Amino acid sequence: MEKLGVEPEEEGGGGDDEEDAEAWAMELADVGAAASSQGIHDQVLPTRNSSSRVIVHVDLDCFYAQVEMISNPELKDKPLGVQQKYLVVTCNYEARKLGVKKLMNVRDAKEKCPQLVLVNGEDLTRYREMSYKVTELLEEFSPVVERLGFDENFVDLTEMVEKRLQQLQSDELSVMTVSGHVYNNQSINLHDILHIRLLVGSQIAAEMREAMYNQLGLTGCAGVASNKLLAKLVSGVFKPNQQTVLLPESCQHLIHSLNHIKEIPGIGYKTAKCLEVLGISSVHDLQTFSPKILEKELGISVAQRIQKLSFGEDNSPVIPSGPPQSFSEEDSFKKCSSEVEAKNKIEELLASLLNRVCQDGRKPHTVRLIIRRYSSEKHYGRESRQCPIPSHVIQKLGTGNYDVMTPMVDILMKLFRNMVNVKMPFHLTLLSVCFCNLKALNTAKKGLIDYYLTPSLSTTSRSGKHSFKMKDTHMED
DNA sequence: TGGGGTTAT
DNA sequence: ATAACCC
Repeated sequence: MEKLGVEPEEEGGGGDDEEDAEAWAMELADVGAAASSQGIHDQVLPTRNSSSRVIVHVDLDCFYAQVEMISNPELKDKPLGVQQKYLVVTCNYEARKLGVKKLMNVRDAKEKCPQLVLVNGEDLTRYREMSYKVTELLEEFSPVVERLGFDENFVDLTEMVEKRLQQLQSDELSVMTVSGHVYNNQSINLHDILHIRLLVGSQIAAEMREAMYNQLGLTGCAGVASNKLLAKLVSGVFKPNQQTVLLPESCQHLIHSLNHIKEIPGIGYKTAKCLEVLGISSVHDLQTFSPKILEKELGISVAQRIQKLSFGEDNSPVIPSGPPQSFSEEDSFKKCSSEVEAKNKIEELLASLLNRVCQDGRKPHTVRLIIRRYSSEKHYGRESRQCPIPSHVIQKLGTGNYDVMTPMVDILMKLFRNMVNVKMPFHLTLLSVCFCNLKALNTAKKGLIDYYLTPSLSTTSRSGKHSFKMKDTHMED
């Protein structure tokens, strides 16, 4: 058997990938017809072009509320809100029908919907656990899964789709059907290899949602498209518990369906404000704005990235998240103004964190304390101090026996006094403790040597011999 | 605006 | 250490 297609091309050759992909689609336009007589195995697949990826975005429906309804089925047919402090952070669809919105004030929500049942969702433990079960389930389909928050995942299905196409019998092609909605009601062309790939992606997405429901009892949406941006945008088109696939011809329709550039993931509050000053508010405004001026205002990196986003272009890969890079616990409050108060809150946060870190098995090598000071009208103001965790404390972390609380609290209070002058009046509204710089450890010798010792060729050593010197480490007192 | 997360500078 | 982004 002989392959009909080309080998994967070197990337970054200067040409536009999207155009290459379309050219390929044209060349292969009749491959489906050819397949009917010979089988499509070797003909369809060599289209391994970087722009013909198949990406799915999976987005759970009102995740916290779903977890609460699973915990307590009595809540299932009632309007339910999940509360953190004075906010309803999310709610089920019963509540939404009655006018409750995400991030609504509790008072406004109760006013709109007096029958609203509220549960406290400040402890994220069960949400976090269920979130990782979802990611692990998706990783069973394909290992390339990127988490986005607790309730969204991207999966790169490109290879899986390719394998399925290789398994396809020639007579199966003509009866293949898409699963779920097709964006913009576009009709599928079974002679177009890009359509075929996305169609197979939609079938895998349906299997993922089925597995989530059968194994975990969770419902959610999925969007299938050729990149992360588009997959994410299209996943929200049909909203609870449905899925949508975007075909390339409807890409411009999708991005122009956005009413404002702030709806493009990647354009956040700050960038949107900056663009507003430049008179840019619609997707079309951004598409047609001078790239040079944009680069001057936002820097070349942001400018080029968001302008590509405005055309629906996004070459960012799906990056496997793996285990978390950090663990943190925070608490917000109206007022904390004494050192004793702060110490008590920090001890609470730390106790929970130590349990989590113990469960994880890896060891954090850095600890950070974050505060928010009361200040009228400063939208974002957090300060932090961090330091290495002394090695003798790290060693004790896994073992529940020895008291690790005492030395950790001592360290955190030093960080606290480094940030807050406790001899002066202060007013904090948030405390957070974060463990990061996690290491697998038990790689004992080599890992430690690699970290603390660094080869030096510059000294008196003779050819081929290394000498070592200590890396600078800044152990605070 | 909560209680989390990530990466880039 | 901060600032931006995401949920």
